[in-house]
Amino acid sequence: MEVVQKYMNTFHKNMEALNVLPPNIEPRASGHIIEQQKMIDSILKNGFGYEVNGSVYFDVEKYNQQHNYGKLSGRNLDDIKTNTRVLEGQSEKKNSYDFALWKKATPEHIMRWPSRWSDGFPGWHLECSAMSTKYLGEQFDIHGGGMDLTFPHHECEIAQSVASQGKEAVSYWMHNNMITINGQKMARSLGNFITLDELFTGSHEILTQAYSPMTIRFFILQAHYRSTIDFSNEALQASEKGLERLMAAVKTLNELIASEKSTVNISSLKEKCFSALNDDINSPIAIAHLFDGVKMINSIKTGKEKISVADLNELKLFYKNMVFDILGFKEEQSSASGDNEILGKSIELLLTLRNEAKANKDWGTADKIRDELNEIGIELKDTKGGVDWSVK
RNA sequence: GGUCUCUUGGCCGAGUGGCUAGGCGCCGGUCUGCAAAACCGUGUACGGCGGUUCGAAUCCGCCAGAGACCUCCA
Repeated sequence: MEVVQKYMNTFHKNMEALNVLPPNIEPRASGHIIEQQKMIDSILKNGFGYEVNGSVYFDVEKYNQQHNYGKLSGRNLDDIKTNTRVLEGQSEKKNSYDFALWKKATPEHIMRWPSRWSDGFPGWHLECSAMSTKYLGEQFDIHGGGMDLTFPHHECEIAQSVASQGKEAVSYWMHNNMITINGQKMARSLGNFITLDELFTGSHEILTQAYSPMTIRFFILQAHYRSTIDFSNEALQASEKGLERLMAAVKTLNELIASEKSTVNISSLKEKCFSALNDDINSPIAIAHLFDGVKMINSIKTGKEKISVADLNELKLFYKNMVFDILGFKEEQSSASGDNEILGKSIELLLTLRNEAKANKDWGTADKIRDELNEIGIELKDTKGGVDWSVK
């Protein structure tokens, strides 16, 4: 339990850093043994399971006579029959492709619960079916998971639902693809495993720098969830810059001055973004359109394009919705400009001195202030309206 | 070995028959005292070989390369 807790804590911390909303319930399989046993009872009662030596197995052969085992993963039982490897210790099953609903525990097995079959533990496909039924009902809309779980795990879940309640539980299955690093799959055996903590701190030999949680989030959203995503320094750096540009434009929105009429089309932009998201959550396309909007925002700022008051308000609301609420980004820089009064005033003082130097064409002093502020992490940008500064 | 998927310009990454995806980088320009930012311009990209079609990155076949699952644990 202590080990579990350690990883749970790390997981929660990292999810929070990535601004992933916490679930309402995080049920644990070990706390739902009774529900799982009840489901086994239903499956047995309906004739799709059998007991051998204190273990209970799902009768895939029988299930397949009435239903379609393999419909989700695009397999058919004949292929599975001829290709499933024969392993030791499975001899008590009728067929190698039958899966366990309840396993009798060996004497040294730690996790064990009493049941009418034996002291043992539930088969691993069962927990998801039992817990989702308890908390979401017999039928629910979307079941997610990694592509690697499609077969056998999700296939077995379907079979269990049908066998126990006579109908499927899930309307839509959404499977995300896997992660690769420099073109190779991420695996411990290849030694290219990177944890989120290592990404956030840059403490891994193949990383040339640290990447902020929002950079990681942006990077992931820039690829479709069904594609493999390849981690590399070059790609992550590109994401860092891209996100910076997007967030800068969001700030620029608040500085825009409205005109009589618009030369830009806000509703078209909105429509394109939303239809991309409606198309199987095509986040990369939605982000591409957001960048069209970035160009629009910057052009309005430089006076190349105009925007009406109504359109400006709509655009602000739209970017707030898209960037923060839907794509789930958050400000991560310490935005000292507003929050830290002492720092703000100190910088203002330095900027005043620098402006005086500039007025006297004392470029040496002006550049020294700019360069040294840059050294300590404060970036100055001379614009027409004055000097912008930000903490890097 | 079986089933399935993928291969896009310097890098990443969308795109299922005809229309500029987008980001990052490179190069040139505008602006600026300089720099940065911003804006403008700039890419005969679709693994190879054939086929279907008026037309293919997109459909079909073969070949090459990469990956997932096919077993335990979840």
